Amino acid sequence: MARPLSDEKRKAILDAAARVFAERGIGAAPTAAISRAAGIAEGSLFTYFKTKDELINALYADIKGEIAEALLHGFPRHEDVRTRFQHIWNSYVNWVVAHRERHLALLQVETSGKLTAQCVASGAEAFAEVLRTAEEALSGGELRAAPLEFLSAMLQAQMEATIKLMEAHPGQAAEYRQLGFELLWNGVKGK
Amino acid sequence: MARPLSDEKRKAILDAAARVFAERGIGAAPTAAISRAAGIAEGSLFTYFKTKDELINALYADIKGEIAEALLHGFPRHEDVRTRFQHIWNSYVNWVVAHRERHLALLQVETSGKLTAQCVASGAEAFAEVLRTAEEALSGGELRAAPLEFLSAMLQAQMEATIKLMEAHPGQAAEYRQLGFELLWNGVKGK
Amino acid sequence: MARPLSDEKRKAILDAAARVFAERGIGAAPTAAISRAAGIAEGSLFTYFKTKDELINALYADIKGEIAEALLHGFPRHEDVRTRFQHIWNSYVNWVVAHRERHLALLQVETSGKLTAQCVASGAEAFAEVLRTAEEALSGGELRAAPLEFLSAMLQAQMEATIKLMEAHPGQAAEYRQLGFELLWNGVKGK
Amino acid sequence: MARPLSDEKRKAILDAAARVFAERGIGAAPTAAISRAAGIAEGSLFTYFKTKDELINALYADIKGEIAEALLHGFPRHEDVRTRFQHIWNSYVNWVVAHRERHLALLQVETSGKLTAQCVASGAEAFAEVLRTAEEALSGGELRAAPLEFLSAMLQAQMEATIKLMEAHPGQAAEYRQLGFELLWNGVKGK
DNA sequence: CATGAATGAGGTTTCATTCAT
DNA sequence: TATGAATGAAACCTCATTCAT
Repeated sequence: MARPLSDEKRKAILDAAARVFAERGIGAAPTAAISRAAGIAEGSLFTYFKTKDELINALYADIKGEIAEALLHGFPRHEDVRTRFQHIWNSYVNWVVAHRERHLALLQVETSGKLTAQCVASGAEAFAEVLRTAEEALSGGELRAAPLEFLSAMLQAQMEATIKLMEAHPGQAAEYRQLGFELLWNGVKGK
Repeated sequence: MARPLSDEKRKAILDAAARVFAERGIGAAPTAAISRAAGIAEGSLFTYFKTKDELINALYADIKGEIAEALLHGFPRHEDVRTRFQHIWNSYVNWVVAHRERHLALLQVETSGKLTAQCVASGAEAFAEVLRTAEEALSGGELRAAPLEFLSAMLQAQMEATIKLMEAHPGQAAEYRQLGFELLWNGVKGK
Repeated sequence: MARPLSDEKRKAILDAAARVFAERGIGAAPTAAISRAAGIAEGSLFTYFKTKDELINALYADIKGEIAEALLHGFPRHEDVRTRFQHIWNSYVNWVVAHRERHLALLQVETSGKLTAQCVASGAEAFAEVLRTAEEALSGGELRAAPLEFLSAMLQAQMEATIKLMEAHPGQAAEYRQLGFELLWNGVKGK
Repeated sequence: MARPLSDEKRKAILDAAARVFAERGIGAAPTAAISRAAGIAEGSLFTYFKTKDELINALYADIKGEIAEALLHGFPRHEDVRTRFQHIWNSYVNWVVAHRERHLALLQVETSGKLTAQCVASGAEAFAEVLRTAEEALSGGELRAAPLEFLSAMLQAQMEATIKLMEAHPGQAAEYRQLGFELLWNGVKGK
């Protein structure tokens, strides 16, 4: 069966891409730099990803999946809504802080204009469970009446803004994280 | 004679750049396409902007300035805080809806990694007055105690999220605009 | 054990090469496409032919040999010169019509600039017998006095031209085949 | 008007291409080699020809045109058919002998598979006049009854074959040239 | 021996920028 | 100053060939 396509190498490329995209921006990231960072030959990148665009899409899926996993890990399915929101908030923010580069890469990828509609769609699927549990909360009246999609967008936006400030002022990071959550919660809580 | 002949031509280039960046993304926008869109020769672009990067920075300043102007126009300096916030919210959202392309271009420019720290700084200055009047409100206790920078970031984030949804569902645009504001206001209002 | 396992596989590669060369031209025919068409692995091609060039040369030999065989089959060794010429003419033309792809491949191979002098030489040898019988005719005065090589080149040229027209106008194919021969014969017949 | 597209440079590229194609074959002729041979920068080639394929087509047109010109120069419009045929024959053969490289390039270009149908068509137009005068001869019964296209193809084929031999045996070149013509004429003359 | 992943040298083309006109 | 041809450094990707499995 010859050498099988190594999953390890695939991951190495994805990781290298994240690093290089984060550092230099997608537009200024030659595939050659990625292969070098991944420790493989220039051409080998293309046996794993037919195209730079395909690599970009794959990276998006990879990171999105990782985040979804982080959010779901230890998700307090049976606690009250605020606790669940707080879990999501903390998990996401912590993940970003711990994976600054991957987060930056994700932002780059999302604005690259190279993402397939299909890829975005299946990236969203990963968050399905989160959304579903939020949905229940919504119908229970614990959240303000608003389209789910809307709340989720808000959540995301608030988190990103909070993170940006945490990064700008690492001293008050913990404080900002909590404050950001309070502001969000005040905004969306029901009744 | 620092500035070359025609301010009009300079503006034409900036506008063209915004259009092209919005459509194709900065990374895929050749300066040649911009000059063509501006109706000038390829080389002429470089008598107005020494560099593509310089053009990007200038465009950032241009758009930021335009937005600041929009926000300040008719700013209800003497009304209560909520009214002032609502004014900012509406002005911004309306501006974006009316200048979709420029807004897209701004997002592109902001994630391009080409912005000078200095350019960003003086872009922020344009919003100084807005911030200043907000500051007063803050000290008056009408807003939740939180760093000004933080509130401003939240505001921005909520607006962007709201806009994204408005664009995705043009039918409910007006409804979303107000809902977004309510959520924000609930979150940040004092007392 | 000079030749590897399967002669059958060798032939499969040659056939595949002919097909691919004919379709896409040698310059645009990756060895990978050939192996795929032959139903073998990419690398296996190189256990049968050390080099793409070697494959090209081998294909030349293969096709030339096949043609020689076709010409010799049922060669009317003892008939008069015109009959012998007509046999060659018909055999060749018929072969081409029946093996359009191989013929195209041969043309490609011949203009590729990759053929070894030696390979061309031994390709010509295959036609030795044909030439030899022609030679006798020549010395008998039934053909115009002209170098054998010359007559043979003429013959080849006329056949190719005739074939091209037959392919362009399949309706008159039979007619053109005979007409072509008449023109040739008028030109070269002795007396 | 800036520097105008120099016709001289365009011709230099075309000539360089002919040389390089002749020497190495189209498939093995990097555009970089052509620009170098033309004494221009790598990129400049593409301001004159958007594409390598476009260059190939342009070269075809160029050479075909040159040949047509050579054939038409001093064309004995009012002499008998044999004289006219002889003129074509001599003009063509002489042109090839004097422009061996361009001739080789033409053969390469013709088998490259890159020629546009349209380009071939307008290449043929250049020979229209030649064909037309032949046509008259044909209707006058001085030529064997055969489709014009056919005779023209024969002519071409015979010339090419003759040339190949002249090049292989430069000593007998003149002799072969005449002999070739005689064989052709015997074949096609009327009555 | 068969496989197909790995390699890396090139190939064509794009594009920011310069410079002759 | 305006023009657009000229430049040449990359960029992305292909492909003949090698080599681990």
